[in-house]
Amino acid sequence: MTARRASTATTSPRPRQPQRKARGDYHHGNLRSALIDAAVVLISEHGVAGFTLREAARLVGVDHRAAYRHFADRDAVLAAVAEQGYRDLHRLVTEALVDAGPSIRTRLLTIARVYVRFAFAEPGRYQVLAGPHNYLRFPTTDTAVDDAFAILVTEIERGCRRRELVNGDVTELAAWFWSTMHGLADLILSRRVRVRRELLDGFTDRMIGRGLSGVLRKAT
Amino acid sequence: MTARRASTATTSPRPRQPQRKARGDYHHGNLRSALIDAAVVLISEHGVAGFTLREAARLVGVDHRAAYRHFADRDAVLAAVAEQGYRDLHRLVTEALVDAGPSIRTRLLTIARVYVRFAFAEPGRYQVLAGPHNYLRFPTTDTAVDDAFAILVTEIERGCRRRELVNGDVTELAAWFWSTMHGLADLILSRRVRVRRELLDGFTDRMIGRGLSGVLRKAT
DNA sequence: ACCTGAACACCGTTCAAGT
DNA sequence: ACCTGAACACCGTTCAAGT
Repeated sequence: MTARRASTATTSPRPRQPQRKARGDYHHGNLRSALIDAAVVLISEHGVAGFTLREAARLVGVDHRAAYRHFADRDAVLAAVAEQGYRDLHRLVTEALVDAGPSIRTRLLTIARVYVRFAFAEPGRYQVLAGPHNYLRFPTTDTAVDDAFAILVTEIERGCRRRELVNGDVTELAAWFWSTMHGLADLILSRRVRVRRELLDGFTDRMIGRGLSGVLRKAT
Repeated sequence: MTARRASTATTSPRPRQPQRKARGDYHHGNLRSALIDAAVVLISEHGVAGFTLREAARLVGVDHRAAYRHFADRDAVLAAVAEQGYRDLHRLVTEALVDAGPSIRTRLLTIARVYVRFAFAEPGRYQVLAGPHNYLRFPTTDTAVDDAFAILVTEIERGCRRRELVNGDVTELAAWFWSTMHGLADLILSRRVRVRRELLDGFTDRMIGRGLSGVLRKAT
């Protein structure tokens, strides 16, 4: 599903078997990312609860015990999936903002579109990101969450400076916007609301736009 | 934790042991609700992922196999927890609305307060309610969800009729409000935002109020 | 009707050992 | 360094049997 490139290139051609390892192929950090990829696939198919260390190892073609070389336990794999997801989200948002223009309304809607599209396109990974965990046990994941959140804070600050947003605590406003995006994405993912892919951006604009009007100084 | 009354009263006094059954005590539907209660306790303590049929049965003092008399499988227990939760939420909201006055702003804020308080007070049950499941497999749970949602639809309709709300599809507006409540509750529960209990209602008002201003016709 | 002993195929995790 | 066989204590679920 998700094509992920390991730092060390594999010289032998890929066999078309479900990723059997060729012969000690997963040294040098390959196994770690292969397991993460396998986890993402399994979670997409069976949900977080249906994800199993043993099956991930099987998918990669390795004894399940090998996973413990790279992860302390099952939760550590999930934390790694979350971390990778937050970083991807960070990158996607950053890229989208380049062409988003100066208006804070447009910029926040752009972020929301990317966020909701991500949830729609990769429900498995989103489920992990948005899960009930906090990642204090996993500092690098925690940092990735903070980094992603920092984008929102930066944008909200911009909006306040440009006097496009109402007054208010910046962090709280950022949290508020995050919660509206997250609420919407969750609603769609749990099928409590059904939207076709082609209508997704429009729907996002409409839903997020409603709340946004409440924090904009004047209608845009 | 949650005191739940079974339809058939137990005549013998409760032993203070962790709910051992007295002697064929869980006939006539007692076991079912005892298992639901046990599930709620376990989920509060260990999260949904940590909830186990076998441990719930152990807590009730019954062989784990007995659970299958009342539930098709583990998911059915979770669906029952969700159903009970949605019904409690329904009742709490309905009660709170009695004294909420006519203004749609106040009424929606009242609903949000109850919702967020529920999530804060019973994270275990909320986690099940808000989980990634849709309950099509469990018709009675599905109905409970619809019933809870219907309250929102009714209120939004009221608001539109009284011309306090902007024009828009009523169901979509109701979904929108649900998503803002849900997003906020989730944010608090996952500790991405920390609020003390005494400040919870005020925080809810502030957060929900922001978005709400976007759908009200004029400031209240 | 309601409950259970024994069993099956699975888990996550650990130990002690192989290259 | 990286990988694995064997084992442990757990799961969810089923069968066949008890009252």
